[in-house]
Amino acid sequence: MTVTIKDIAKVAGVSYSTVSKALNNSPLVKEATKRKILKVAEEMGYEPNLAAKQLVRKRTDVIGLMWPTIERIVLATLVTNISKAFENTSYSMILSVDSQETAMETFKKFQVDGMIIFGESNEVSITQDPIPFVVYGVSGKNETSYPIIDANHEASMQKAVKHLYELGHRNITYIGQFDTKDALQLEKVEGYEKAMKQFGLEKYKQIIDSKGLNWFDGYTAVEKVLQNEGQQPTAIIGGSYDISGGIMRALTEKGISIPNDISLVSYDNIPQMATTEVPMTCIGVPVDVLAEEIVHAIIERIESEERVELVKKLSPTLTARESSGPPRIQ
Amino acid sequence: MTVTIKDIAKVAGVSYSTVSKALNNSPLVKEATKRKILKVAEEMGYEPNLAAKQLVRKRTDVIGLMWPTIERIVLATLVTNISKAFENTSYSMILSVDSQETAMETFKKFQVDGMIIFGESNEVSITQDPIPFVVYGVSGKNETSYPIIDANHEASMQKAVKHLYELGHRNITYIGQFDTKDALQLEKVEGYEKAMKQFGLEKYKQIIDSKGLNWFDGYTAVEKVLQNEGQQPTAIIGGSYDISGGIMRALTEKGISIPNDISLVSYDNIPQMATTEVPMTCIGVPVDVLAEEIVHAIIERIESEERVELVKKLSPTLTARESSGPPRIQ
DNA sequence: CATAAAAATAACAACGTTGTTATTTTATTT
DNA sequence: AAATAAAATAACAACGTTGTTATTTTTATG
Repeated sequence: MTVTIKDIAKVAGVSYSTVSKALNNSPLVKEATKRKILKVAEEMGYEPNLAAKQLVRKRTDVIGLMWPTIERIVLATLVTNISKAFENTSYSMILSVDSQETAMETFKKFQVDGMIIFGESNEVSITQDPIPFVVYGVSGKNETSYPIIDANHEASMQKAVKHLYELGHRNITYIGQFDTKDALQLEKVEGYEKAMKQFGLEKYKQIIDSKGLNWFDGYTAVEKVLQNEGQQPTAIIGGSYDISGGIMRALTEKGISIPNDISLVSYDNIPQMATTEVPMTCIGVPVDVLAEEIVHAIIERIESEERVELVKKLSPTLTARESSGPPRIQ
Repeated sequence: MTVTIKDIAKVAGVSYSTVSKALNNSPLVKEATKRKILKVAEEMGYEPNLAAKQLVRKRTDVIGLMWPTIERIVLATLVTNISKAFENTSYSMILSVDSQETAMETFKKFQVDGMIIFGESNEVSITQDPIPFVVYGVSGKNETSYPIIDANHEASMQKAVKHLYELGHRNITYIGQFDTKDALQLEKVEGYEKAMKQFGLEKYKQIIDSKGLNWFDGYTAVEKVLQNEGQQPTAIIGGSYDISGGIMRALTEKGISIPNDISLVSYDNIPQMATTEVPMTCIGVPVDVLAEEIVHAIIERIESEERVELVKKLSPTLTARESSGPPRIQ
């Protein structure tokens, strides 16, 4: 049989309500009795019953994370980080890999206190719902009814271009996906364009569509760059971790040295960037920071009554590594 | 306020215990009243309270899945399929991406009825535990104390070699990872070796270490194959979906036609195999079957008292597609 | 048409907590 | 040392279900 507070009460010689208070460290019970009860509980291997607690407290201290696209390494890393970030809180996290509707049902059933939704391309279709939630995604132009954590892709690209510009680069090419509905990707391209304009580099602007976000997409895109007669870039910005990995590989295979011949800067700020063939300079909100912010946001949304800033744009960080350097003197 | 069975009872003009029975479709309540109650419940938007139910029933109808490595596409597909498989059962599934210990804690807290553990390389360290579980992994030589679902990698390789042999191939090379503790991978290599021996092809045996399971690992391994003077294979077996994708790409880039110059068969039987550049012949337990078996196994483990077969070896299926065909006549 | 049997419904005690109220014990004051 | 205030503990009603037992209603039987 499992041990309940009543069992503890019997052994400790107190009432079970006192046990409850002691276990919750209530100031209403004397230190000495607290210690005694805690000791007994420990000895008996007491494990609180979540269901019973939940039944009276009307909350679970659990957050549900909806994760429809399960295959991208960067998102996987983010999920892992979010999970880790919850460890320092009183909440735990469960995951659903189902569709938004099915996931919603599961979370409703579990009566999670809040939800984290990965926005990506698909619009969030939950307007008025009892469960508080936050979205990780793009804030866009039009206002929202729900809170959004925005990694600020535009500012990232701006920083990337700035970094390269200050190193002396002018011929900066962007490789990324843009034949997509994924607002995240589109913002990156726009950010690049704006930044190039800002630094007066419009005539050097070159955007290569990788037609995807994977390793191979970056790998093949390099061909397109090299085929372009005349305007060869001295620096490339890759639109995602995987894309940049492919770019790096392709360049290396062709005997093009990074960063001596071409500098490479990647979007996505994850630890894995440090362990690429050539350690990669990258921009983006560091994934652990991003995770912290998301966790913070949902908890605040749950616990605080105020509904102030709906959109939280985070500041990206540039982490300089070996893949970027000054251009060769021509 | 949320509606409870007492609210429904009041509106329907019956006692709440009758409502409970009606909602559980008990034969103890008249069809007519059942219908009436169900209608009222529907109208009032009743949602059962899992915590209350759990408190009295002592079970959650929830299974926890431990998923330590979230980055491999094949495992991701498997998880998605398992999740789908649960939809036809009375159970739902939650996921944890934490370490085995942390995940265990979460699952204990939730009082899941059972757990699914992805064995992979790491030994399962839960010997005597109150929560029933099954492991997806390799059964190995020594017996276990816990039930294992084994996809039977050896038999897969055997089938792959047989398929190619019967098409007329002799020179069959295996590309996969084997400098690893991952028992799954090692079994594949052993399976290949045994099969080659069985068909008298020992002198053609060639094993290339991909040093990894990813796209790029397969891609680069092709170089090693082609560098080998003399013994050029007419067929290649790739050790995983990603590896084979890389192999396919590398071959195509070098102008080597699949399957005219070289046939390619891949391990891993997932739907994505049909949509590679050249649709891929593959072997392995189809991922939906595998998911079904895993789900079946854990449910049986929970619901049935008998403890019969601990190890369940599944039969792999060969799905022939365009990437394999008879060798060119020399 | 009374009566027993069967069917349908109602009543109520669990389940393991929390939080509020009531009671007892201890400390403080006169 | 009695009266009172404060501190500590005990008692008990929730929370929303299920399942068992008790009661009422309906149906079958002689």
